[in-house]
Amino acid sequence: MAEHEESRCENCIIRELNSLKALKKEELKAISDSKITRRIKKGEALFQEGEKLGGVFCVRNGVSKLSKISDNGKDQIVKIASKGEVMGQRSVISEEATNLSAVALNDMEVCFIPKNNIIERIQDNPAFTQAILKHMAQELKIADDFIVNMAQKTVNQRLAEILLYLNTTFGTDEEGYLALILSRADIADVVGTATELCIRTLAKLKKQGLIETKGKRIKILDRSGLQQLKDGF
Amino acid sequence: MAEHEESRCENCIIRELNSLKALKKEELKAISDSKITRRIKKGEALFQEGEKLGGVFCVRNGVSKLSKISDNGKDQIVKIASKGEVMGQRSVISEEATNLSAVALNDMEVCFIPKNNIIERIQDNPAFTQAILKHMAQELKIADDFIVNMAQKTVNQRLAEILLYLNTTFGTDEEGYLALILSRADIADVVGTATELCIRTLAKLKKQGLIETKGKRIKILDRSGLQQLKDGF
DNA sequence: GATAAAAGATGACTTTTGTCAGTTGCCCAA
DNA sequence: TTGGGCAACTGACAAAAGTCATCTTTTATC
Repeated sequence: MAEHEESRCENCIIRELNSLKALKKEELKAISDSKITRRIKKGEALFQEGEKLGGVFCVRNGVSKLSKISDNGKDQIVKIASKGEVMGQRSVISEEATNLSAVALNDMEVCFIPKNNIIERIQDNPAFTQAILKHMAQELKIADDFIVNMAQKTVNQRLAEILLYLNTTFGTDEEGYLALILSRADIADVVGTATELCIRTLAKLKKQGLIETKGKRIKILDRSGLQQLKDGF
Repeated sequence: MAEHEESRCENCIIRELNSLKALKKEELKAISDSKITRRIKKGEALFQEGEKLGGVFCVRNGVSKLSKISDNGKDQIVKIASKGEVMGQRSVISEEATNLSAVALNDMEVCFIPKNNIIERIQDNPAFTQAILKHMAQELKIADDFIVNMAQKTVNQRLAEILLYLNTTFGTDEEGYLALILSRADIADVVGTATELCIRTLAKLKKQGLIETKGKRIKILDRSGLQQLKDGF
């Protein structure tokens, strides 16, 4: 059966968003022949903390949370990955079990690329390796900023920040509500707090006229107000 | 004037500790010819947040803190770098100003390697690039763990953890006190709390017989007790 | 559309953490 | 040796965050 044109890596526009764009046409063809496209339903796991990954996942559609359970038993979301992002790179590169779990936040379509394809490319295509290196350097910087935020900011500030992040990263729907809908529990897991406090803090923002809610959906009314809050008034 | 043998990178044992070990002899010679050895006194800065770094720093001796000021004006230490570690890699690789400041915690001796040396090596020595890549993957994992700790653990737990870390990483002096002596303010900046709470929490550990203090020096009396505390009793 | 299950929301309370104002003690330099 | 300055420490209080119990609303499913 003939494959659709866009299901071949060489033609896939997603690749432009990540390190795979450094690959040559014939390399992409090889990857395309061994990759597996999978559909993941909302709530399903792509992989679990501690698993040895057989390859990386390239997100074609949908959004996934990457989280880790702390010793205290609470889940902390460290990243939200969406279209174009590659998950599991770290684990494949360091040849260790992954330290994070990935769970779909909505229905997803991902390409699974067996790790040999990646490792061989790293060994023989310096441009590719450098692209990944630059990307990792960027991620490391983001991680440092995250650490500082978690350590030094209040729940208030962190919540304001994540609302702004969701807005700029995923945009809004026709009615102006944040396009990516997270449960209160997931928002709390990003902010690093209890669900109750997250809900309470959202209620406070609502009372201050900074946001509006409708069910679990959230609309930002005062961007610069949130920005100020984020920076500590 | 003839240089001492051990001041040449080719002969430097420090290199065995980091990615530079992936370099060939002639590459090391080139680096050695352009590198500058510097002495930094305790309290002096190697570089400041926001600076464009002209190269990387390889620590030969001494210890440095890497920190970042949060929007709230508080300093957060994200890493403690010691012998063998390379600082400033991220900034050089991503060609951006550094996001961290580096300040010496005791007298240091570092080698400054101009960035061209690093960038050229990344472009023409795949083994070197891969070594850095693996190292960064490792750092990223550590950063994720740090995030989860900051987000989900109490000051108590984080303090216990850092005491154990100081013990395993830097060891103890003849009397059994932690060999790396940090001010209470610095410990607080690692833990991500106020100096007063850090002091109070140390006093509590002392009362529980887990540690002993003498001036600013700290001795661990009950390793497994601290371990338990770290994991939440 | 009824109903059960899940998620959201709120109140009351406890614990943890932060802040401010001060005291003590130590080290170093005049 | 003395005294100024800084770091360590303490107390009292305020603010932030966590917890538990309960209730309401939404969502999913038959």
